[in-house]
Parts: sequence; C-alpha cells; structure tokens
Amino acid sequence: MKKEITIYDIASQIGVSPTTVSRALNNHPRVNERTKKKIYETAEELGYQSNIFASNLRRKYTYNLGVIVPRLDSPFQSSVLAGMEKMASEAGYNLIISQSLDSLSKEIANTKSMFNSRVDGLLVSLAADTGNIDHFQPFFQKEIPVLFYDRVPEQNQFTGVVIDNVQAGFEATSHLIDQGCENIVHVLGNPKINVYMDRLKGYKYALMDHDKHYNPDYVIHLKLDEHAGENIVEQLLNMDPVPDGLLVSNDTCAASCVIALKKRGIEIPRQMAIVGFNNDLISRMVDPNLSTINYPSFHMGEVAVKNLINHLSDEENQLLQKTETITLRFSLIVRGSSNRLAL
Amino acid sequence: MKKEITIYDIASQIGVSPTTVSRALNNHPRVNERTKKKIYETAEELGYQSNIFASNLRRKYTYNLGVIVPRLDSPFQSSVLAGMEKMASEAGYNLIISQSLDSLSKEIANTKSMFNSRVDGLLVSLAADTGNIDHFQPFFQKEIPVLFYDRVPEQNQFTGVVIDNVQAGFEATSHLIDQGCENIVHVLGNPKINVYMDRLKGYKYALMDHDKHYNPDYVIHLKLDEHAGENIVEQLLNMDPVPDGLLVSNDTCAASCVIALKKRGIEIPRQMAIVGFNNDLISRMVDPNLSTINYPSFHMGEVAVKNLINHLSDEENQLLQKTETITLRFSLIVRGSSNRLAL
DNA sequence: ATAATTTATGAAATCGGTTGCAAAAATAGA
DNA sequence: TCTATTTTTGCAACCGATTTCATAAATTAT
Repeated sequence: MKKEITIYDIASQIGVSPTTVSRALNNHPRVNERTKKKIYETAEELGYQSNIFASNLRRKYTYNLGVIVPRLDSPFQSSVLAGMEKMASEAGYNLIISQSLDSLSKEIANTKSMFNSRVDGLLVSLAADTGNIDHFQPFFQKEIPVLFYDRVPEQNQFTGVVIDNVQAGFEATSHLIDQGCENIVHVLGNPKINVYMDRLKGYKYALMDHDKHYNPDYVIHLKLDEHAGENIVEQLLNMDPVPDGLLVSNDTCAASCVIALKKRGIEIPRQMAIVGFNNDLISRMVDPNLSTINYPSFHMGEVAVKNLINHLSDEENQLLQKTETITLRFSLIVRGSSNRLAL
Repeated sequence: MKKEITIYDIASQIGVSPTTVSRALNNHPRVNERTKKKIYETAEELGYQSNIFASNLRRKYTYNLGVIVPRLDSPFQSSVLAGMEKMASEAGYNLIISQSLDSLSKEIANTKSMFNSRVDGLLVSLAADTGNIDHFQPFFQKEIPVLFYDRVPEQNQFTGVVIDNVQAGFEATSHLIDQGCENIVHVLGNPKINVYMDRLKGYKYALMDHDKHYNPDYVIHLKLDEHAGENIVEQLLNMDPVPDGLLVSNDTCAASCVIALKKRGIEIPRQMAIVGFNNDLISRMVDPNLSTINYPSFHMGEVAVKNLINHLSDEENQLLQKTETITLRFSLIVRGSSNRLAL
C-alpha cells in the first residue's frame, strides 16, 4: 500500500496550514484566490485524493443513499433503479442497492445494514410479507428520511411515491366492461401488498359503477410469474360461466395467459379480452399486443430520489417530517389484447 | 440530531477503558469472557451503533464493492446484479451500483466516483465505446482489485468472468447450418465490444468449418433493441439471395425480428430459422419460442463477486495480480424458432 | 516462595479532515 | 499617521474507533 497524500502534505509543500488547505478544497469563500489556486495545483500535482472517511467522520454525511427493492431482476424495478441512478449520480450521490427477495427477514437485515452504513436516506419498496414497518424505527428516530415507492406501507404516516392503483384498477376494469365483457376475472399477487389491494378495490368499484355483480370466485391470488398462465387458464375454463375478460396485475403473467389461451384455441380478444399492468417490453412483443397500464417506472425512480434529496438538503427542516405522498400519472394503453371494438 | 453512543460511553458506564470495549466488540480473544458479556449487554442496552467512518478511517476498509454496468434496465444486467447482490450480502459486503449508459465519459466519471468512495473492489462491464482502460489506472496502482465481467477489455491483462463467445457464436451458427440453412445473416451490436466481436468470429469459423462462403453483406451492425426488427427484416428481404437463417445477438432484438417477419407472412422456422442470445424471458414468450444461447447471468454475478471477495480476503497476496479469466459454461437451447427438423 | 509465563487491561498515538475561536495581515477611514 | 474594519490564516480540539506498547493481574513452573 502506497502512502496516501493528505492535506498535510499539501500544506507543508506550500507552507500553509492544513486548515487553509481544507477550506480551499471545499471552496470556502474566506480563502485568498491566489492561495486557492496554488493549493489546487499542488493537490493535482501530488495526486491528492480526499479521504471521505475522515470527512464523513466529522461531517456525519456520506452522500450515499440506500435502496431496498423486492428483487433486482424485475423489469419494473430495474427501470425504477435506472431512473434513481440517473438522478442520484447527477446530484453527486451514490446508490447502495440491496434486495429483500420479498422476505421480511431479509428486508430487516438489509435495513440494519443500511443503517449501519449510515446512508443519508433510504428508498424502499416493501417486501410482500412486510406487515408493519417497525424495523425502520431507527431511521425515524434518527430523523434519517425514508421514502417508500410503489409498494408502500398501509399506514398513512410516510413519505412516498406511488400511482393511484385504485384508479388504475378502475380504469382497466371499466375499459374491459366497455369492450362488452360480461364476466371479468382479476388475477393479482399477494393481497398484503397495497398495490394489489388497491387495484382490487378499483376492480370492485368499476363493477359496482356498471351495476355488475362482484363474484369473489373471479378473483385469483397467486405468484405472478411467467409460469402462472397455464394454471390460471385452467381455472378460467372451469368457471361457470366461463369469463370473457381478464385483468392481470402484471404483464409477464398476462403474457403467459395470452400464450396459454392461444394454445387452447381461444381467440383474443373476441372470446377473452385481456389487460395487463406495467407496460413492460413483453406487452409490446406478445401477439396480440397487450393492453396495459403504463407505469411510469423510470420517472418514479427519478422523482423518488429527487424528493429524497430535497428533504436532505432542506437545511431549515421546512419539509422534514411533513408526511406527503406523491402520486404519479399513469395511463391505460389499449392494444390488441382487449380492443374488441376495432375488430 | 440525538447524541451518538460511542465506545467511550460504554466504557465509562462499566468502568473499563475504550480499548477493551473496542476489542470486545471485535471479539478479540484477549478479553475476559465475563467482561465481554458485560460490554455486549451494555452496548445493547445503550443502543450502541458502531461508527463505520471512524472504523474505516483506521482500517482503510469499507466492505463496499463498486459495480459499473452499461445499463441497469436490461434483463441480462439486472439478473447479473441479482446474483452479485446475493453473494455480496451473504459475505457482508454492500454493492454501490452505477450505470455508464454505454458512454465512456460517464464510465470515467463513475470510476472516479467509485475510487473516491474507496470501494474495496470494483466490478465492471464496459461501455460500448470504451477503447482502453486507462481510467482504471488509479485502481491498479493502488492495487484495488478490478474484475471485469461479460464485456471485458481487449487486452489480456485483466481478471474477468466471461463465457466463450466465440464458441457460442460457433455453436449457434453450426446449429443453423445443421438445420439446413444456406444463407445465414448475423445481426450484432457495436463490434468494439468483445462479446459481439467474438460471436462474429465464431460465426465465421462455423461457416468455414462447413465450407460455406462468408459474405460480409450478411453481417448487420446496429443497436439491438425492440425496434430494430422492422429495419432488419427490411434489409433481409432486399438481399439476394434472401437469407434463410438469422443469428441475432440478443433476444429482445431477435424477438422483434420474429414479429416483423411474421407480419410479412414469412414462416418461422421454415423460411427463416432464428437463434437469439441470452435466454431472456422474451425468448420463452414469443411465438414461436426462440432458440437461444443460455447465458448464465445470475451465476455470472455470483461468480464475479465470489472471486473478487476471494482476492480481497487473500491476505498473503497469493492470488493478487494473478491475471486470470474465468469462463462459464453456456448452452444452446433449441426451440421452435430454429427447429426445422422437428417439423 | 520466587521466577517465568500467560492473560487481561489501559494510556496514548493515530487515521485525515473539519471547525470554533483568535490572531495576523491587509485595506479603508479619519 | 493611527484607529477601525475586513480578509486571511492558523492553532488546537474534535469526530470515534483501532492499535502499539507497556503494565498489572493471574496462573504455572521451579
């Protein structure tokens, strides 16, 4: 290990105190311009690199933001992360990213680890089985801002970025009804997650709004992955009456349903109209293309980080602890999988 | 900001020196078991949290690994990251992740930022336009291990994790030839990237091996995204003779080709047999399913981190600076898009 | 009982910036 | 020229844990 260049080296090199060097490097106004220039030059020349540990130790600030996502390898989450990274890097922050794998115990471990790493702020999309948010208590107590996005806690006492999932579920369902669907099945993931719960609400409201009867048998809960389609379609075809509309809470799963239905010779959208969620790549690739809710994932990442950093740089604490929820706009994209009227 | 609990608080609480507390908390053997127990209890009771800055400042070790990926929102990269995160978190390391967006200048900025953050090691998949790797020089000089994966530098002087892309290109092309394809087009991305260059080599070798003529016009370079299919198919149909085999260097793009071809009524695989790369979700969803090279992305992430950590914990420097490349196994998955013989 | 070890603990220096306070230098004002 | 300001600079303490070296206490050997 080579010796490190410190501000002391720079200081002695040009016969000035470390204090002045420190101030110069931080561009403190109370340092003579000529001195500054000389210090910059010497620093450059010696290949000086600031020791952030020393700096952090004094300042208690890391310029690191923690992120806890359910899984890294999901089209939605990776798009959010891309937005976060862009914003963070522009503002000079690093992102420390970890995944909970939808397990509460891992989420707790991650939270602890983030706390010990002393991130300046935390961005979280909750694990499926996270019932309460007590494990964030250390952050709350130390007044380190925690911002939830997409999958947020039940309680209303948090800062978060979401879309109006009730409305999204409502619009998607209403659209299916408008297309003449009589019996609409809704497939969703773990109902403990607000996202799914809200969409389900929207689904019910839409039925009510159109004087349709709500049939609990038409609601299917399961893991929304690429293999679910077969199982779902099997169930659909055994229902009485066989449904003619399908609202699936993510595109991957919706696409797998499309495939399973086609395999059985069922015409889409004539016999079965389908709407997914997220506007993932797959929704534009499957045949027929999936109608879906366009989820502003990248933007959500940007907004979340932007907002968190605003909180952090808010010296006067004017925003701090102000509980607020930012709701982003979504839109229903109608494509072949549900567009009966265009037939 | 509440006052922080330090080892001094613990020390004075039970009338012992900070030295002993520090040693106890690090489970140093030279501390009496009884004393240790008391220190642990008091630490717990006071809600002590170690200050990693102070610790890092002394130890010069962060337990942070840097990762620079071309883009966060790619199925391949996010799967690699998932593997990395799993391994890192098991070993007690954090991941600081940033994206270069395939721009050299951003990669340089990211590298600097990682260096200033004093990560213990760096994992890199290079940007498309990265010609040389001079910007990693500070890492090399300070002997901070840098491990490249997938997209690695031209030079042979690096530690890296890859698959044998020459062989993969060879096998994929040979497979198409075996299926009776006479004229095979190869679509690939920026040829400055080793991955694409190597596959092109494999493509050529396979042609040679089967006594087929190599036609440079049959090699198309462009951005491999979901929109490329139209453009590619347009080109294909204007070729003379019109090709009957297509090797596309990623699944997203290959899937878009499938769609564009079907739109024009071209039968797959009879008139055009197609092989993609990566075994992304989309390859299993498009109709017909895509034959593809199964890329061990998750595993690649695991192996990369595992290996990096091995380097780091190698006290005696036995491994250090030993240039080595780990080559992972890939496999060709044959599906409907190329399986003519099954027709 | 005394010397030789072994075990347990502490004092103080150190890691490298940052910052409150005070002094020195430069400039302005009378 | 001398006092009042304003600019620049530096001293020294501090952030909190780690570690070297030395010493005290306990244990074993002689």
